[in-house]
Formats: sequence, structure tokens, C-alpha cells
Amino acid sequence: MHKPYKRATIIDVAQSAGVSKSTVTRVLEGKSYVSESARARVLNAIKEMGYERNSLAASMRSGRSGLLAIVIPDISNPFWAEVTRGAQDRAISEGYSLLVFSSDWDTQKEAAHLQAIRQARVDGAIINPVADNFDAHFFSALPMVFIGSSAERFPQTSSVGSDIHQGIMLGLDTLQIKGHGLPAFILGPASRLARTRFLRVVEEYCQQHDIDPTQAIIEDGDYTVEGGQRAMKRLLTREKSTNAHLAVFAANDLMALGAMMASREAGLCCGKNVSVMGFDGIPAGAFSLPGLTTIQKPSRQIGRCAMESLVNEIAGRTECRHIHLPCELIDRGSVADLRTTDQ
Amino acid sequence: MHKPYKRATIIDVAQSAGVSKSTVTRVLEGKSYVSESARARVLNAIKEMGYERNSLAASMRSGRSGLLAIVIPDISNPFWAEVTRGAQDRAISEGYSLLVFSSDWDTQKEAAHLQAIRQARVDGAIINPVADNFDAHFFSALPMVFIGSSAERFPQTSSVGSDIHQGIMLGLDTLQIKGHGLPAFILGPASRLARTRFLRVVEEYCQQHDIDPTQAIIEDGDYTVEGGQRAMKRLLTREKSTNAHLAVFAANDLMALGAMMASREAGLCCGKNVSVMGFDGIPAGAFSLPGLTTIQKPSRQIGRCAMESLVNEIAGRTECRHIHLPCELIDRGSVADLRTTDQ
DNA sequence: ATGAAAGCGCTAACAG
DNA sequence: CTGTTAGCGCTTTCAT
Repeated sequence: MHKPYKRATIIDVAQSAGVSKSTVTRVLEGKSYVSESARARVLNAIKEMGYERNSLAASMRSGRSGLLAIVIPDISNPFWAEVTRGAQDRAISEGYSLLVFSSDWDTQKEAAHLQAIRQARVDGAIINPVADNFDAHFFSALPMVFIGSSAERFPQTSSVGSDIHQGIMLGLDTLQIKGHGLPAFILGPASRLARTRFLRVVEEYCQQHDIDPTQAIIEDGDYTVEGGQRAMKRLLTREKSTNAHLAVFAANDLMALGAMMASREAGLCCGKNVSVMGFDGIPAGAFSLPGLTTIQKPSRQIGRCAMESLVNEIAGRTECRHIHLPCELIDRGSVADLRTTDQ
Repeated sequence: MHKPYKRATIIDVAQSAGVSKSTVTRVLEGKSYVSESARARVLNAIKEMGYERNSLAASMRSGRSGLLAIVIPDISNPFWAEVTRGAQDRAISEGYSLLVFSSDWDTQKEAAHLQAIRQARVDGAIINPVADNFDAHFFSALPMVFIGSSAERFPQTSSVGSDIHQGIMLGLDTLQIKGHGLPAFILGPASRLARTRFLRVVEEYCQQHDIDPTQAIIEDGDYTVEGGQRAMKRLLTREKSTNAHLAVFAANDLMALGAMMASREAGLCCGKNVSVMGFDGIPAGAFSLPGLTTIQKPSRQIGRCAMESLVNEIAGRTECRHIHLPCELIDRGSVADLRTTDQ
């Protein structure tokens, strides 16, 4: 076994500085007033002995561990990595350390992580719940903030997510401003809730602009590059007769990248003869030629904001709130500007 | 403040089950023998009271916190996210929880994180050290494993990294097998240690194959897409006179992607008229057309293996070791196979 | 196979 | 401003 060598304790420091344990604690906390001479002696002793406070012991007594946790589907997914990064930065700046767990969208793993979290006596947790029967009530005593679109399922727990509605509207408006009509859509499989939500917004847009929503051309993808590629091929075949400029709005960036590939294969030039708009803002979108114009979800802000809410909730400063952060347009050239072309 | 409501303790369980604290502990640990009836009663009490072991208290007494830490430059960088994921999986399966810290290549942040790590009394840490004066000695009592190319700087501490030498050789061999001679290179700036290391391997390869190393054509990039793009343009201009097939080996994937863009702009078809080989294995390489053929660093394995070493070291099963994990070829089509073309 | 007692290192009361 | 006292909840050691 690795020798757990004896580290100096608060008692050693107190003795060496000629004060009591309590005084050392006071210096450590920096809250209460301690005489200058005592403080100096303590600080000196700490330095000399290389004393490091045992936060385990401190936690036990104070009831606060200084630990926070985040449970996300997969840290190796760029979106969640960004979220985690945002949360991490904020946690550190608030004096907390962050435990990170990947659930892989697996209910069992999630449950196991939650158990570990409770046993570690973390002070709070940010969670992207996968289980539908997530027992938020059971957790009522643990300060929690949900991320993702959980507000609907768990109205009684705080949540932070991106404003999908605003994002889709932004995409549609951008296309319109650039001279496109209602675009064709490449959406996820019909089974997914996200698809329904997407369509609801499209319908709303149609109503606002006096467009017949049933006109909308929709192809199914599966959120992969290949799926987007196939969907785009179908769209291109279908629209071959028309001479109109084809504009496509994909429900995520991977499918959008697939659509760009398909148009290139068809001899079309994206951003000139065809237009593709993505949704997500993944880094890979910057490396295509042209770059993918997309609606970026505010991933890092989501993490930061969730952590902010969590810390506030721990401190009792705020009540349960649901926050939707706005998406942003990243224009990299995959959507043609028909205004200039038309002139 | 959030009410830190009273959770059941081991004493409550003991009372309810009609046994002593010690017996409850024994059941919890599952190591010592406990009579069936006692075990059943304890288990039952635990379930009924919703008891959850306070690992803080357990840690304090036992000296093991069940916490491990990883310090990496940036969790939002896909490479490090993969490393972290590997470490995480292994940590979880060993019964540990993982604290994650991003240092941003900043010595001060690193120092702050290390302090937090020590104070949290983690049982061990995986670290990608940024500070050259990293005080590995000071940490001698904390089980540690370094990741990245730290073996040279810290021979006394275990480390896990990718086998750059083998990776570059693999790239060169692959190009040769596909009928290319010594490729042109797009490397990082001369200031970087990585460039020197890369060149050393190229020279070795040249010697093995009776090639004059001074023949090698080298362009400078800066590890960015744009840098690679510019470097490739220069290469294409330079080689325009020659009719030979141009093959390029870039020192990272971003520059390789830039090179692919440049060749497309020059009207060339990558994987047919030109060949580009990358190095890293970033996800974005899969989305270009054709996909980027590259040498993939074993990111996830690095994390997994580092965690394995760490756990072994904590358990006293192994001594300090330096491990270099092999890179792998991902063939996605950006390197032409001249053998078939030639026939 | 089980229980009793003694702390782990610290902080939160309370006195002074 | 400072010291004393009493634990936090658990594991460990030593009895039994």
C-alpha cells in the first residue's frame, strides 16, 4: 500500500504557534477577527509545517463538503464537454470542486452515479436526467439543477436549457432575410420528442407568415451524417424538376454536414446553388468548405448558468426557476444570400 | 440556506436492527462474516430508513476518500475529453468518483487545483503537468500518474502517453505501402518541441530506407486549419512544375484539414490527385469529403490506462512505469492508393 | 460472530 | 479576541 504518511494537523499548528485549535480555524476561515500577532504566528507555523487543511474532517463537522457534481450523458460529446467546462469554471470560482459523471443515457448508470453523489455528501448537483421516472422528489433535500429540456417533466426543480423555440425561429428568420422561403427540413426520427417540438415551432412560424404548414417538405434523418446525406439525396432528386434554389434546415449539425456532402456529390456548390442551415454549433462545422452556417446552442453558458443557479440555491438566495438561454447564429457561408445574387 | 435535513446514521440503523454499530459496518463492508439473521435485519433496516452511508465520515476514519482527480488542460478539447472519459470509466468501475479540473495550460490554475486536490484528500491523481517546475517531489506521498509526454521530464513518476514514434512511422509506412515516396511535411512552428521530435523520427525513417533526409520538403504551419491551408498552397505552387503525385503528412489533423481545403480550392481531388495524411484522430476528420486518413492517438485508452496504473499504484501493486500506447491508422480515403491506379 | 470504546481532524458553540 | 468543550458518523481495535 501507498504509505499514507502523517500530515500535520490543526493541533500541530496550534501547538507550534502557541495558540488553540480554534484560533487556527479562525485564521483558516478568515472570517472572525484574530489579533495580528496570533495570525502571523499561525500563518508562519502553517507554512513551516506545510500544513494543509483536511477538508474531509472540516466537511464532516460543518456539513458542507465543498463538492459539487454534474451528471451528463457523455463527457466525450463536445456539447456536454462544453457544458461541463462552463459548470466547472463557475464551480472553481465559487470555491467548489466538481465531480463529473457520464451516464451514457443509461438509467442504471445514472442511478449508480446518483447514489455515489449522495454518499459523497456533495453540496449540490447539476443533472441531465435520463430516467423518465427520475425520482426528483427523493432528492428534494439535495440542491439540484437540471439541464436540458427537463423543465416540462420536472416543474418543481430548477432547470437551465437552450431556447429551442428562439433558435429555430432565428434559423427560419435568417433564411428568410437571405431571400429564402420556407426551407425543406431534415429532422430526426418521428419517435423523438425533439422532432415534435421542432415541428411545432415551424407551424407557429408558418402561421405568423401566412404559409400553409402542410406545404413544408420534410425528410427523415437519424441525427447522423449518413442519415443527413441520404435525406439530402432524396430532397435533391425530388426537387430536380424545380429550378428554384433549394434551402435546407437540418435539426442538427451532423445531418447538415451530411447534406452538404450530398450536395457536393451532386455537383452543387453549397452557399451558391444550395443552402444548408444546421443546428447545434459543433466544432466540426467550422472545417467544412464552406463552413456550416448554424444555430449554436449556448452550451458553455448553459453549464455556467446552471452552476450559478445551483450555488444560489445552495446559499438559499433563489427559488426554483426555469431558464432558457438564447441560441446564436454562426454564419459561415453555407447559406446563400439570394439578395445579392438577385440584383 | 438549504435545509441540511437529518439523514439516518449507522446508529439509527443499528438500533432499529437491534445490533451494534460495528455489525452494521461489517454488513456494509461485506468483508467480515455476519450471521445471516443479523445481516438480514440490518439490510432491512437500511432499506426501511433509507440509510445512506456517509462516505465523508468513513473517509476520515479510514484515510481513504474514494475520490480521484484528473487535471487536464481543457475538458472542452475533444482529445482531453476522450482521455477523461477513459479515466472516468475505469475509476467508476473501481468504485471511485472522479474530480475533473481544467488548467488551461496555466501554471497558476494548475497550482490552485493541486492544492484543492490535496485538501480534498483524494486517494490519487492523474495529471498533465504544465509547469516545468512542477514539484513532483512535494507530491511524492500522493499516488500520481502523469499523462502526455512527461516521462522525460519526470522519470521518477509513472506516466502514460501515446507512442509518437510508432505513430509517425506508421504514417510513413502507410504512405509507402500505398505507393508514395517520402511525403512533404506540414509541421508546427520551429519553436515547439513536438516539431523536433517529429523530425527526429523522419530522419530515422530516412536512414532505414536509404533516403537523404535533407531532401525532405517541409512547410511550417501553426497547428491551425488556416496555417495548414496556407502551407499547402505553398506546397502546391512549389510542386506545380512536377507532375508527380503530391503526398503530404501533416503534424496534426487541423492542418491536414486545411491542406485538404487548399487542394480542393486548387481544383484537385484529395485521395486521387493529391494525398493528405493527418495526425491526431479528431472527430472532425470524419466529416470532410473524402474523410481524412490519419494516425489516431489512443486518447481514451490513455485515460483508461493511466487510471489503471493509478489504481494499481494506490494498491501498491506496481512501481513507477512509463507506458507508451500505440497509435492507429484510420483510413478514410484522403490518401490515394497508387498501386491500383498504376496497374 | 458480535459489542464497547477510542478516536480520525475539524468546527461550532459557549465561555471567558 | 481567545480557549475549552463537545461532538460530526464512521472504522478500527480489542475484548468477549
